[in-house]
Amino acid sequence: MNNIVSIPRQSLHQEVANRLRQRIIEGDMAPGAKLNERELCEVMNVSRTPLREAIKMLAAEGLVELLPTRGAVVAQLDEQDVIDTFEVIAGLEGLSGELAAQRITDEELAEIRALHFEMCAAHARRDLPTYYRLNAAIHERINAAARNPVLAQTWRTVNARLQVLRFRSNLDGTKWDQALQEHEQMVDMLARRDADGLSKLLVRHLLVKRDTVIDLMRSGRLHQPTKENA
Amino acid sequence: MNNIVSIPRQSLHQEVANRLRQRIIEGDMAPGAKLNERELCEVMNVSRTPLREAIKMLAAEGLVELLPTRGAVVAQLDEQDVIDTFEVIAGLEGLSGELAAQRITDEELAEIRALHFEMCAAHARRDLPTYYRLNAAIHERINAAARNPVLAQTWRTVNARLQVLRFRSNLDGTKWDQALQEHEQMVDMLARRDADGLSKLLVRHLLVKRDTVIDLMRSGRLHQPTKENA
DNA sequence: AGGGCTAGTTTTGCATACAAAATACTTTTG
DNA sequence: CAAAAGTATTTTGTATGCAAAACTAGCCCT
Repeated sequence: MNNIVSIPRQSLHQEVANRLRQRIIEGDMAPGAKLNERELCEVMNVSRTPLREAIKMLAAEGLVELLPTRGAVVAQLDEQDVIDTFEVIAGLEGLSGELAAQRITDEELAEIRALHFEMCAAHARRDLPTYYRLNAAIHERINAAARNPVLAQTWRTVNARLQVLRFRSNLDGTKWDQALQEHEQMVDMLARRDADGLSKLLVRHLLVKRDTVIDLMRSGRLHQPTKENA
Repeated sequence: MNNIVSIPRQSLHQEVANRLRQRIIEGDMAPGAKLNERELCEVMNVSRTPLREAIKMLAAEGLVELLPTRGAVVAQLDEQDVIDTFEVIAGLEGLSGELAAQRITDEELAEIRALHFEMCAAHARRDLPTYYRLNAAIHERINAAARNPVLAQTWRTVNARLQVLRFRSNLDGTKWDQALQEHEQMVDMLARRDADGLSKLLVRHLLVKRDTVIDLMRSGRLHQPTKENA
């Protein structure tokens, strides 16, 4: 029985953390950028206390790095970090797929299938934003079907670190076609409840993505400088 | 080239977070226990600001839970949480083993082998504390051999949540013998660089451990009450 | 002109102050 | 006597204050 006017108005530090996290993930604050407390306080209209608490949370999530007595900066991933992080994400998604294949209901499967078709439509229209939105939605559904909130949370946290790379807008035609094909296989394996197959497919999918991103980094098309404060 | 007098004297909130984390993991603060700020301030001799920042970090790590306007409590895992967490840990350790088998050097392997023999000695002497210390050391070595700091960090964070269960002191003879045997197999597979085999073995090992812990919880031998604030 | 030193400014880290919410306590009333 | 209501106390959440460390910039000196 919830309060009637249940606008829980979560604590300020939580709200600030959410907004900061959003800004970092969306690329609104570039990797390596300094988080100036006074400045952010003015923008968000809060005092330094909740802001600093929020920054500490983001640091624990690995989204920002704390430099002692020198403030915080948006986490900067060098090539090795990206490789490592993708490796972990691949493992987590593989597990997620494995569990989802075992536990998914027909209704959930139907919904994922529907989203998949919408994604095909977006692909046909070359509508990249919609495609990515649907892609993320499908991944969320798979995570949900895995029935493991701890796994889902861990995935989200680690995944957030990769999103600061903003490698989305780079996707050429061939790769796109191939990705779509792999997604079709995913739905297939989910339908057949092929846990092992789906797991392996997801891992392979992620490792390919990793290599693509690494190539982008190497070619410098990923405004991602090498770590300067080694 | 580091500073000569490099006693970095990390910031207070970091120090406080470490001490709190330690206390929680060691069972010094029971799951569900309230973190009274005034009280902890007195004990640690710091003001509320760094203390609260530390608590926020632990919350992001999943070690404490924040109740809006009602403070923080040590994270309380119900049965499902334990199942879920073990599932994730199993996945992470499986991956760690897989990578370690591919990347371990002969020197690292030799060291692990040595630790394993020490562990056998501890087992023969029924020296449980030493056994667990060596067990943890071996796991750390495997993590190190996997050459993936992101994986290692993720593992540590998720693993910390399980340690609050303090299920260590419960280990009967049969289970102990079996565990030792499995450890021998692990060293074997590492030596043969059998990535897949080691991965599967570690996962199986963890899932058995999970079932043991769940049994302990059910039988109430694991001072772990069911979540009262559902 | 360039490098290093020093004064001034900014920024961070920690402590404290104050308000609002929650908890505990007391008193009152049915 | 119990339940409810009102009051006091504690505790949390946020803002602000103050000191130390880090940056900036100007100056002096070679």
